[in-house]
Order: sequence, then structure tokens, then C-alpha cells
Amino acid sequence: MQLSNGWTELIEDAKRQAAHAAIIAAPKQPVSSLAADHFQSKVTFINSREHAETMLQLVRQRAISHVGIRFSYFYSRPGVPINEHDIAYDPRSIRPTLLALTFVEHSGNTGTYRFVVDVRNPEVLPALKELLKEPIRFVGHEMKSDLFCLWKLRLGDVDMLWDARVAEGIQDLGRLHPRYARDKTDNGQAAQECEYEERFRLSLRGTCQHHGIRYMREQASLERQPVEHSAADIDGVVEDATAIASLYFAQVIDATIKGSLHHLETIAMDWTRTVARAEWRGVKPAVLLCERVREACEARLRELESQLIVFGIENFRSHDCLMEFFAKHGLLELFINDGEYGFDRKQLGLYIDRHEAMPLLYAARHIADIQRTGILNAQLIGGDGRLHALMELLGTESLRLTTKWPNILGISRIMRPLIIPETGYGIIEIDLSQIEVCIAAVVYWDIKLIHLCNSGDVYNGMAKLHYNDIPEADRHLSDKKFKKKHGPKRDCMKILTLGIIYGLTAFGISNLLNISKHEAQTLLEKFMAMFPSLRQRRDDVAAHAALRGYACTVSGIRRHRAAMGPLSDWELNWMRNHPIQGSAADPFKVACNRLDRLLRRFHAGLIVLFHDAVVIEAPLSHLQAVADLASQELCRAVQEMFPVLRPRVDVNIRRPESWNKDGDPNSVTDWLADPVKSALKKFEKMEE
DNA sequence: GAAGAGAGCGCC
DNA sequence: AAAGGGCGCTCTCTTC
Repeated sequence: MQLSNGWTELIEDAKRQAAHAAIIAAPKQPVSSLAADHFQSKVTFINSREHAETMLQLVRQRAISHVGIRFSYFYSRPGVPINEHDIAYDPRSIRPTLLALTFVEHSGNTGTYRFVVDVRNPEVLPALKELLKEPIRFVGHEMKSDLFCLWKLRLGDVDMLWDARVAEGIQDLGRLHPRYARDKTDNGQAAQECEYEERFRLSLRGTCQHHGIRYMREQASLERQPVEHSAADIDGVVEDATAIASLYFAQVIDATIKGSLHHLETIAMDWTRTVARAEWRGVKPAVLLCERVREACEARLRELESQLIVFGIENFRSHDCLMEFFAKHGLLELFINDGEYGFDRKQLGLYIDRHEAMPLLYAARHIADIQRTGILNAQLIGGDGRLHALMELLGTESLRLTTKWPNILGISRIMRPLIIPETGYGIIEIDLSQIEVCIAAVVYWDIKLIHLCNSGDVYNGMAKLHYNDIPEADRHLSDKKFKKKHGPKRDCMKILTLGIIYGLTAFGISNLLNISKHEAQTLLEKFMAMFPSLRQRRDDVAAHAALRGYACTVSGIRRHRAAMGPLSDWELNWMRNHPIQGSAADPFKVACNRLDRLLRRFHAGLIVLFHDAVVIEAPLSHLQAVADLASQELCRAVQEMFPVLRPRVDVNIRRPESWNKDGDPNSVTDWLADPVKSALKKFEKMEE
């Protein structure tokens, strides 16, 4: 390990900070006891250095349990309209105006001390910075914006935080899943009502209402720039901070009752900070390359569209147009599936040589898809030249992250080189290999599967067990060579394994492998017979979950069903899956939380957080050290939580000049050379 | 004309 | 009878 590199910078940073701190933190007078009563039952406005230091002294003298914090702010850049309802703001353009702090004291002198700090006056900042280092629980609501304000003001971090929105969101997961609303289907509005209800439930007002705390404030506009603080602004932000402070104990008790306190304390709260920092940091788009991709898409699509019109396809995006076209050529029966006609790419690919128009159609679909790549939207680039995708912590029932504007997690693999590092930096990606299979093995405690997971490529191992026609000599090949020689067998094992995790049926397998239902059934039976305890425990766990009404991860996060009566197929599926998907997220988040702190010494940072992989932007001089550290932390976190596992990582570090898949930084330029040919690449071999 | 549903595609 | 867990995004078509 070469950790020593980064320490030089760290120490220099510390020296600079120490020199700075010596100037600002030296107390002017000896410490004297402040009359605490004086600060109770009123709001103290802080707009000078002297007042800020008094506040700091008071906090240090009192036995504070926690503090509710709330910034008021606006965005100096106008937001980018995404649709009728949503506006994307550049987080870097945030302008904090006020900070309300409600300190809660619970020993002897029970009560609160309420302050509002005018953070537009730089004089108050040094004392504030000191205050944030105090070992107090800082409680916020949707703390991402509070953290952005702290970072904008260069006030550093808060160590112990509690996000009341996250705490609320983690309880009762699953109850408002839109699927329940849809299945009841008396009216189509149900799903939307679900979303609205969820939004209200997680709002400060909704959360206060749930816990019986009085709170009536309306949210202020984010683009209005207050010239002077009105009394209403000040009252409002104080009311927020005070309500937030009141929520803390109620939520801790609630979380204790519902079994999620441990998860909140050890994973979720730090995760909010980790994710906020990734959003704050953003990713850098290769602007010129994006432009070239945009132009290529437009040009090629125009060509393809006019060619398709010759064949009578006026609009290749229209289902009806395709129906008409295929009916005219007597090809419609190729696309029938369960009484419906589907023209998805798999089906088009299957019959690509049935008509001259098919390849054109296939290519047009592909290119239209590339055109939708979110990072091509130049409007979303922030003032710092980077894309700050919105990262939502509570976007899924399994507590995986979701991203939007742009959906950075959904960028097609070949388009990843559109993300590049800043000058002097490189991009690396580290994946936990086959982690969900490993977690399934542990959660459902199948010794045989655990052993396979620990002894190398798990799909290779399964193939060796499953197929008895593999020559003895091949069984001792390296994973890489085995994979190359017995690729199809390995792929089959992979699909069957995903079947365990995702609840695939024989019907689904027959579709995926293009085999008959009967063959699929036989294959699945034989496969499941290899792991009898996995099957048994998987069904036991689901049966218990059904009785309780919720599935549970290893750290105690529950996903509830919202219906009574017998389980639907879908519910059975997620009840089997949630313990795996949700539990796999835990060690991943723990590792990211540690990396969020550890990478700072290298001036490196996490930029994309997948569900089992991290993308890191790091100075070229420390690239290897950062990769080693990240690999180590990812493996360590898995091992701490699941000591029986021997996790491995895949490190993609060879071409750090861009984000890429499997070390290929040229996938975008290759695509640009001939987009149509690229789209049809998989059919080339068939023609030869 | 707005909004929802569904299809289809991308990611893990 | 349905048939693959978790998502975001965009386009078309229908409905209110």
C-alpha cells in the first residue's frame, strides 16, 4: 500500500487550517459562565462575530443533546425546467442566507436555545465552523441542501447527523408502492395519489403531523432572492429548525420500535452525506464529444427515417405504424406474444433478415435510444462545467439509489466515455464481483453456494457441477480460460442464478434461453437440486415474511406489503428478493461512507455510486493508491458484515482518461465512425 | 390541452 | 392465470 503519498497533502492542509484557526479561534477573554436563562424562550439573531462567539460559548457550556438546523437559501442560477412539474437546480449556485439552530438541552435545565445566523455576513462564519465541530447530533430535514450550504460557505462537515426525511422514509417501506394502487384499479389516479401521499408523508409538514408536532409553514420559492430578511423569513426558518429538533426523539423511538435504528445510525445517515457529496462533486461531460454524438444521432436518424418512409413506415416509433407495416407484408404473426403484438428489439433481431426494412428499423431504434442519453442535455451542465445528477436516497423500496436529470446510473455502457476527468485526474471503477449471488448464499445460508462463491467465478463453478460433459482437463483451467472455452454453459448458469435472485420461472427461462418450456423446467429443476438448502430456506424466509407482512434485510430494514390475504406472485417475488437486494446494499454503503472520508486525503472523490460499484475521480499521481484503498474498503465492509464470504473486486484502472466499460475508452468514437453499423454489429457474423 | 397508461429501452 | 427483483426516461396513443 502507498498510503503515504496522500498524507503529505493532508498534513499541509492541516497546517494551513491550524494557522487559520489560530487567528480566529483564540478566545478574546477568559471563559465566563453565560446566563443560559437569558437565551431561553426567545430567538437570538446573530449577525456579528461577537454574537456568533457568544453562541459558541453558550453551546459549549450547556449539556446539549441535539440541535435542529435549517438553512434558508435560494439559487442564483435559474432552474432548468424538466417537465410541467419539475425544475432542476444547479446545486453549485446555491446561496445560503440564514441558518436557524435550535439547541435542545435535557439535563437539569430542560429547554431550547434558538438562534438565527445571518450567514451572508462572513464575520459569523469562523465561530460557526467551530460550532459544527462540536460532538452534538445535528438534525436536519432533507439535509442534502443543508450540506450544500455548509460546503458553499466552506464550513466543513458535520460528523453526527440525522436526516429526519430519511428516518421517516425508511419506516413503512413498500406500503405506498404504486403497484398496489394500480392493482386495485377502480380509477387510474391511484398511482398518482400514492406518489402524492408519499411526497407529503416525507415532507417536513407530513412528518411533523405523523409525530404530533405542530408545524404549519408553507415552503418558500427557491429562486426569490431576499434583499432584506423579513420577519416572516426569520420566523419561518426558526419554526423549521425547532420542528426538526422536536422530531428527533420521536423518530429515534419510532425507529427502535420498527427495528431500523441500527441501520439508521450505522449506515443511512452517513450515506446521506456520501451521496450529497457525490451530487455536489458531479461528473464532467466531454462537451465536444457530446455535441458530435448529438449531431450524429440527428443526421443518421433523418436518413433512416426517410429510408423507412420508402417502405411505408411513416413513424418507426409508432406501434400502429409497425402493425400496419408487418401486416401488409404478412409478417405480423412473428411478433405475436400472448395475444399481443410486441416489436421489441429482441424480436426484431430474431427476424432481422425477413425484410429489407428490418435492419433499418433496428438501427433507428438503437440510435433513437442513444439520442435519449441524459448526459447529452447540455442545459443540465452546472456553472462549474459539471453535471450534478439529482440523487434520491429514498427512490426505491430496497434503498438503492436512484438518479435523474440526468439519470447517470442509466447511461448506456458504450456512452460512458462521454464522462471524463478534470485535467490531472483519472477515472477508475471498482465493482464487487457477483455480490448479489454471494449475499443470496449467505442470507439463505447454502454452504455449497457459499463455497462456490468463495472459490472463484461462481458461474464457472456451477457449470462444472451442473454439466458432466465437461472434460476433466478443462475443470482445472483458470477462470478466464474456462469462461472463454465454455462461455455458453456459463451464461446459462448465470441466467439460472439470476432466476434464483429475481424469481424467474421456467416460462421466463424458456424465453431467455430460447428453449422449450419443458426443457427450461428440467434445467431449472436440475439446477435447484444442486442447492437444496438455498431453495428450502428461501421458501421458509418468504413464508415467515408473509406471516409478518414484511420482508427484512440483515440490518433490519423492512419492506411491507400493503394488502391482506394470500400473497400475489409479485409479492412472493419481492419477499424473496428484498433480503438479498437490500442486504447487498448495506456493506456497499458502509464502504462508500468510509471512502467518502478516506479519499479526501488524496483529493479524490466518489462520482458515481452504483449498487455494487463505485466510480472514482482521483489525481493521476494517486490513482493506484486510491484503487487499492477502495478495493480494500469494499471487500472489508462485505467481510465485516458477512465474515464467511471472501469477496473480490474487479478494478478498471487501465484507461483512466474516461469512464468506460471493460477498459474500452473508444466505444463512443467507434460508435461515431458508423452509428448504423454499430447498431447492427451483432448481425454481421451471421451474414458472413 | 393536459395527463395517464403502456411500450420499449437503458442500468444494476 | 401469470410468467423477472429494483429503477428513469421518452415517445405514442387514449381519455377526460
